[in-house]
Amino acid sequence: MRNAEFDREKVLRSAMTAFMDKGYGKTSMQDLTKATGLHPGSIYCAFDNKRGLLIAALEQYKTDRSAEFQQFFSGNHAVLVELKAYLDNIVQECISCEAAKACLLTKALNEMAQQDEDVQKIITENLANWQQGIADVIAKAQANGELSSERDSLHLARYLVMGIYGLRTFAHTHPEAETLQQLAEQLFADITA
Amino acid sequence: MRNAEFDREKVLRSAMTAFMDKGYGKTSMQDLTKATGLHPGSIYCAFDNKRGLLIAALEQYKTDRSAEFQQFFSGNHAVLVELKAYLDNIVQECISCEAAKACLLTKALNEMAQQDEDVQKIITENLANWQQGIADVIAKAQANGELSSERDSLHLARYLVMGIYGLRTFAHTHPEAETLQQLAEQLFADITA
DNA sequence: GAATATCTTGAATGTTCATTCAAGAAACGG
DNA sequence: CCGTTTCTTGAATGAACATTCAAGATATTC
Repeated sequence: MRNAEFDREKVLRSAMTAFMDKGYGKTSMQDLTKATGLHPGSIYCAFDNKRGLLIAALEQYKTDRSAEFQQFFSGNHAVLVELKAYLDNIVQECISCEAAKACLLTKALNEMAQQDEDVQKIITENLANWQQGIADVIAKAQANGELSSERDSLHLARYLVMGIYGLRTFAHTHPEAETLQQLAEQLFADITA
Repeated sequence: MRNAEFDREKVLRSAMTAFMDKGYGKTSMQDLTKATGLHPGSIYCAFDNKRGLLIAALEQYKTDRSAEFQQFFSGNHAVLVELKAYLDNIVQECISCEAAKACLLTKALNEMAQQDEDVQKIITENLANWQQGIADVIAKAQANGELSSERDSLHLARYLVMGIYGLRTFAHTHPEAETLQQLAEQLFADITA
């Protein structure tokens, strides 16, 4: 008996970064061996192939993002305050590093559309899960009386998700902090109006 | 002397479609020869290389989209009516065919981010141009008195552009007509509120 | 500490791809 | 209708790529 030497989470996070940098297609196995520190054989042993590594990385991404989401909404603050902080954090992601690196899910979704049904299904499920999380948060704010219940929480969540997608794409062409912050504020205002 | 046999516009539109279908990277020269009907040698003679064909296709795309834009806003209707029709048309694009095929500019932008500076610049300029077109339309509506001048036309245009980006990405996971129409209506309402 | 099981290594493999180029075809000018 | 120029053709080229695998290394077990 003998255990694998590498740290699976670290490897997957490196792979995530590599895929976000160049996209799945343009990330070569050589890039991945460099990023992860693993040799081809090890990658193929642990993840079957490049696609398997992507799928495992997507899973890790989901885990990491879920934990982050919980962090933002587990405080004792008003829900809308937490939501605003969450949105601001997304804006910061778009500003600080490269916008392209912002989200593995949407990046892969754009690339894989109509090409790999299984991967697309995984991504779609993850995004649906995220949207539901936001809908739950909004519903909580409505139950609290922080937010009017006039508009359906699911509709509001969809609109916010759409806005976040748009914000990320917008950041590709206009990475200026001021512009993005303004857009995010308007988005938040329209949701909470 | 002898003239080229192929129709440049037709070739570029075929290339556009091919690039939108699979993305630039995954579109092989073989795909392009099949799509355009041109042999490799002819493509290299006319456009230098695959990248040159993309750039030429982007130029054609800009031309085609500009003409379409003019069409939508050259009627005698109220500007806001025209704008709503324009937005509805974008929603229809997202529904009817595959959402991935919706926009060469954003598709290529997502793929090329941080990889090909020249191409990114071309795309960014085209998108900025489009945004300015929308800002002009909005300013016209404000001058008309159709729309309050309280909010800056550029800000409104940015917000609308962001929403359209988001709508297209959203359509990748939820191509249902009802959902997209609802989102577009809310977006329009928030702009014109 | 020997035997065994498992993991690691990285060169080899075969495929796919963008690109080239020399030969052939077709239009034009005289 | 011949010579020249330009365009077309598609097989050939070499590079890059994902993947494999046999040899080597290392931990665990008895």
